[in-house]
Amino acid sequence: MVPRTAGSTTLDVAVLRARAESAKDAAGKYAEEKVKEAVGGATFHVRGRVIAFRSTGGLSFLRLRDRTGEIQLLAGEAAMGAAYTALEDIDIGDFVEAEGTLTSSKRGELSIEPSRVRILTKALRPPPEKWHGLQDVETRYRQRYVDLVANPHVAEVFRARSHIVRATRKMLDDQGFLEVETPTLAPLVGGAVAHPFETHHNALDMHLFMRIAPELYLKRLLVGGLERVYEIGRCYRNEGISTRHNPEFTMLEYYWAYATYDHLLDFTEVMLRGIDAELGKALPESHARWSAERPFAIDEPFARVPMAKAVEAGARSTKVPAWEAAVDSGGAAALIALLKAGAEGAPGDFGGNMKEWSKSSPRAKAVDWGNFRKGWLKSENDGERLFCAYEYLGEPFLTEDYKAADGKRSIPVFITEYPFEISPLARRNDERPDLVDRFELFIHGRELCNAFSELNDPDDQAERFSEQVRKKAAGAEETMDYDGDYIRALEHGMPPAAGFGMGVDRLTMMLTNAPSIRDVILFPLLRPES
RNA sequence: GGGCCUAUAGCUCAGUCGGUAGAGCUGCGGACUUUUAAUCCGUAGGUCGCGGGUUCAAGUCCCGCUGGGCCCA
Repeated sequence: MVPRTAGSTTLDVAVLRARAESAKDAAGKYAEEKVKEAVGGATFHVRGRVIAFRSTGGLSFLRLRDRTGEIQLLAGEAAMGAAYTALEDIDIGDFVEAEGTLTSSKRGELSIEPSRVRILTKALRPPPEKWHGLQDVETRYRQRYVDLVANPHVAEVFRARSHIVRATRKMLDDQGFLEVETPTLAPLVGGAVAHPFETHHNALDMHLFMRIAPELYLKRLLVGGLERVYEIGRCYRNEGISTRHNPEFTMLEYYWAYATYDHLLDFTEVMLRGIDAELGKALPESHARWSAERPFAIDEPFARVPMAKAVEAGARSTKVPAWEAAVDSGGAAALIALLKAGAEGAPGDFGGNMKEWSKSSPRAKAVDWGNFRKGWLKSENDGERLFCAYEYLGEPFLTEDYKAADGKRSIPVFITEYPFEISPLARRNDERPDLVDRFELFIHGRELCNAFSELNDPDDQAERFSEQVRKKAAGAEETMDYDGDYIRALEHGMPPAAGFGMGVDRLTMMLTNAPSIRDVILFPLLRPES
């Protein structure tokens, strides 16, 4: 190995560029004399990967990339002497160390004039095509290590993800929260409604589930007096894979004693804008591009819409005459009564009206009637029916119904006033016990957050667990288990509190305009290679 | 689980009507002292995803399977 020149130091590319900043002219070009004037002839070395190599014979140009930036090596036979021939061993993809001084090329590009270049690591496989990078989606996900090198914007998304997580922590830390870690292996399924992964612990001969949510452990900490806690961690759901679903994903949950869901409505707007602002500070150029391309606006106030109102508005938009009349006379409740009567008269087809209703308007035609019907027939009570009506008449149209002042971008929508039947962990509203103090946030039609004032009445909670167990016995696939220890914890007293959950992957998708969750997860789950 | 699309050199892609498998980049050999996707000359590189079928002849047409993508469940 060739020893380094004594006294030379290792520098990041960004540091070098900063040192030569004063030698840069208005057009961003450098002149050799100005560079020498600014930085002198000091020797240093840089380390990085060779990403381009052009040789004109006695002079070679190598582009070097480190984690902070890129810089050109201007390697001349005159300056390097016998060492020049060793450049022949360098391939694109190799990691090298170059030792030299700063200069400029004739075209005005800041460059390092090396006295020697040594290979630190050899790349044995060829890099992807240099014009188009690596395009094949499957190879990109399977060989992310190549994707990250070949497609710089991919690495930028993961830098953004890191800044988003950091900014999220900062928002909560600044409010006096404590970050904690709770079990991902648990003997019971709880905290959400989803199909779990199952596993087994040999020494304890114990059946275990991978957590689908951290909720019940975090609320135990409220009982323990940790009044503001959060966790950012992996959760696992054994369900389908799509552009919005990966079997393992990252969730933020926080629990805030003495806060209510009203408080969290406000804080959610503040937090999302704050995270976006931090991202803008950290990655200004990328952030400018991403925010310009966003189909939604987060700078304007978010809409706040009770679920019943969303159903009423959705029903009116279909222009189904019977629905409009029902909503006029008795709101969402009357609409549900109408649909119920129809469904009972002729199960599966809303009383034979479905075909006719679907012709009432373009909006009516766009309704997913088949699944609406299926969901409706599975609903056991009016709370579930309201939610079903919301899922098929309201939620799919939020993006077009709630627009920013420019009339183009959508605005985020909080749906509030959820039925208690579909919210087994949320606190009932004081005035209307059929509702819970809960909201979900939808940004450009995609669910991002779920939050509510927490149910802290052990008797009510025990009843709701029992109802979940009954549903499971009746054949429901996605239910919570009865968690006796959690009830015991509530019996010790949980302070009134509000809790909040958010998909970190989805937030990253939204802020970086990523079309698929696989674009924000470094190693998404794929079928094994054959 | 269903529908549509897709699979050709290490990478990015062509391949027409069924008639001997193509280009660029990369690689390898050579020229070149200011390149920026350098340029120029030469050269190598193929189980056309897998398995059947039709045909004198299949990368191409048909069937099945597998991987991947998009949409729906």
